[in-house]
Amino acid sequence: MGTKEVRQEQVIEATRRCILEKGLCQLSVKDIAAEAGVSTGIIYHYFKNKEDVLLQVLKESFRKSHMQVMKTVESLPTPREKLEKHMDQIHRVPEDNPDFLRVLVNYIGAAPYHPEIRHILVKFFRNLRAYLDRYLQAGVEEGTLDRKKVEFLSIMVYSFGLGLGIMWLMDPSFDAEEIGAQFKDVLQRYLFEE
Amino acid sequence: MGTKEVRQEQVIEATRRCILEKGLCQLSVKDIAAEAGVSTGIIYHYFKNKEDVLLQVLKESFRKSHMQVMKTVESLPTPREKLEKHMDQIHRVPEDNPDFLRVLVNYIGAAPYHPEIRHILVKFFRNLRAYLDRYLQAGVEEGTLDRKKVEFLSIMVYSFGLGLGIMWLMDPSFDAEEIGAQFKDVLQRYLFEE
Amino acid sequence: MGTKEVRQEQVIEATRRCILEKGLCQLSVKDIAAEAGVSTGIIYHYFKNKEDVLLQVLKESFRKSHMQVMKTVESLPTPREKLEKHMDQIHRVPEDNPDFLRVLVNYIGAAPYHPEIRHILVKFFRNLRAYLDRYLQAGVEEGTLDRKKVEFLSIMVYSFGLGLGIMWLMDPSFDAEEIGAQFKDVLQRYLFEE
Amino acid sequence: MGTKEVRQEQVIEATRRCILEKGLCQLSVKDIAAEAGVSTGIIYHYFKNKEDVLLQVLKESFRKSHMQVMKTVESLPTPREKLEKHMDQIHRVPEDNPDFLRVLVNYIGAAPYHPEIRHILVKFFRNLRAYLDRYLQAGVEEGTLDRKKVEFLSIMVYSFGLGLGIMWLMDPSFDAEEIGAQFKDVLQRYLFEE
DNA sequence: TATGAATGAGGTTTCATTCAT
DNA sequence: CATGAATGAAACCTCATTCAT
Repeated sequence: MGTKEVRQEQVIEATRRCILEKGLCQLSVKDIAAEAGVSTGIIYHYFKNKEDVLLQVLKESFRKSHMQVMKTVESLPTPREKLEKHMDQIHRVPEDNPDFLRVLVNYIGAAPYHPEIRHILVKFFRNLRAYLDRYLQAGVEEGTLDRKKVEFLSIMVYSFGLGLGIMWLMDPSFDAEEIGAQFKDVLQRYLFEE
Repeated sequence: MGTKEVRQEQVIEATRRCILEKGLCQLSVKDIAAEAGVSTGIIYHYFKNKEDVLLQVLKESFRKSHMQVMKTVESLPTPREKLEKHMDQIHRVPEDNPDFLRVLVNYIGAAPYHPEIRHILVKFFRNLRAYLDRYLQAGVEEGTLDRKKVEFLSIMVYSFGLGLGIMWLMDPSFDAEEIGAQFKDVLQRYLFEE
Repeated sequence: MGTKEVRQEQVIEATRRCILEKGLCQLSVKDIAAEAGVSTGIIYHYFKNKEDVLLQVLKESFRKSHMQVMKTVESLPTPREKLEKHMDQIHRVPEDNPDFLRVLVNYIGAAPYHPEIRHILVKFFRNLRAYLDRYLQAGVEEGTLDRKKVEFLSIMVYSFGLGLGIMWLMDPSFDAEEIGAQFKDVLQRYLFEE
Repeated sequence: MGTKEVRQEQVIEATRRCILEKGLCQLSVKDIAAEAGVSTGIIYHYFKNKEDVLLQVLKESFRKSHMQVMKTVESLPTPREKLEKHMDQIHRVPEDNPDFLRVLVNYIGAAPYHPEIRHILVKFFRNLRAYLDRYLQAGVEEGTLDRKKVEFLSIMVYSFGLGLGIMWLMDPSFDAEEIGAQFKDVLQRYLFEE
């Protein structure tokens, strides 16, 4: 029963807090242990090594984030509504879940030098884009959308969302949601203009 | 030009190469010294400490990048051409200067925990956006552009450019320039549609 | 036979295998437990501590080896035959039981720093030499052998056997049995020459 | 001049003393540093890692030992004298240089699990045996010695010498030199008997 | 100016042993 | 009897920085 999972979750959560506080670079196993209120040894009982912990933190963050998006979006009836809501979700990340963004930026910085991290990041974004692509595809099949216009849309949406989040994180002198809304507007005009 | 500047440049360039190869996190002063072909001591002679070197690397990267953008854009005659060219420049970074992108991502990951780095990053983007804003402002004053539409345009352009670059860095399975071009098209329709 | 003896034997045998695989130095209690298919706790239930296990492994190895020698040698009728057979046994160890040799070498390396290990080793060799000395003594009393010549014979035989085994273990590029046979021949000429 | 060599020698010698005192297994880099009167860091300045230090200790021990044998033996005029002296040297190791023996036993215990150590050990013994073989070969060519009798002689001599040394180390209750002398006598009778 | 030897704190990881269950 | 979670000391190694030369 779950003791193992509980401890792992405890360590993962502590690690996430440490990353937020000190950054991925400065993170030590000792810090994690202290934050989790356990001995350093126990971390190696539940995880292969430090890198393993970091990977689990990323996976867990993505799992939660993915679920959050899906939960909110999937129940909507029409592709257009899904598309809109999906974009809203992205643009609201800075306000709704800035910590997720902070963690994400840490891992993006490390990704080029850690193939596993990069792999997880890539999978995450591809996964999410796949949802967008599905809605758009449905629109194309309905005849509401132009095949050519939607081809690169998901990557445009996610590139913009990621860039906006990072910009905001570094310099939160603007209202990310407002700008996101305008971007959504721009895209919608482009997609749905007669 | 004095020995001092030569040595500094030598160390800065070596550090940049080290960052590209191993990442900001894994960077040691010994690595830098070896890459630069000097002793570790010399580094402390010409720089206050390791962090100082890193800051200089970032500043130097930004200086060059800034110059590159300006050189290409500023000579154009009309605001609209400047705007277009500026966006092209941004979207061509992945292909023209992926190393700049790689270095940038390293610093973005570190920024939340190093106020000086963050400050330099923020200044860099604000600077560049200011150019965009100037062109757009000129367009508004000419009557070509709608004041409301251009309000957040520079941040949108840079957010998108940054996000696109990072996405491409992690997963270069798409043609960043092509997508950039489509984005430019979307924006232009939005700005200049009757 | 009780559970206790079964478990102890199980752990001892697992430890022996671990020593063969990783060496005495690199041996951890966790390794032993895993190899034996038990928990670490159980080891401390049946043995005082790690050192205790190691001592039992050595004793058990020696017990078996001793029995092996005795079984084969003691049934022979004459001292000379016993002597010959005993030496053959020694020289055949590399081929017949290289694992015993491997284990032995591990303990020899540790002996100078573990009085108990050394004590067991010393006792083992003294025991075996005592058998040899008995045959030789019988020969002296029969008048077949010269008292002076046999005085140091047992130690010579065992020194040579041990050295030969170790040499072979490190560099098995020769036929230990053949060389052993020649050594036996040399000694016999010495002992029995008119 | 030679600061580097001096320091290395200092560390190697300290390591040798530590091995004698605590054994190869129990040896820590901290111990070595303390014994050498330096910081731990410096050891990694002059050596790649702990294993590197250990290999150098072995090589250095062998270098000295080899030189010692050669110096004493090579000046003698006849092969027979060289052979005799060489064997005397071997049998006097316990008394003349027990520390060498102690160190050797440590490395023999570790050899099966460290290919580099084994390689050095094997080379050492092959080297020395080659000298013996040369004298013996000279004897064969002179007609003094029987080709068949000398074939395995060097390995017999070194096996015996090694075994005798180890036996003596574990249980110095006998006079190794005296027994060595008797062994030499046995061999000489065998080789030179009419 | 320039070197690189030297330090020692701090990083990750392992491990013998104990103990609640 | 049996488990394996938990501890914390100690192992190896790295590194930013200083300083004698």
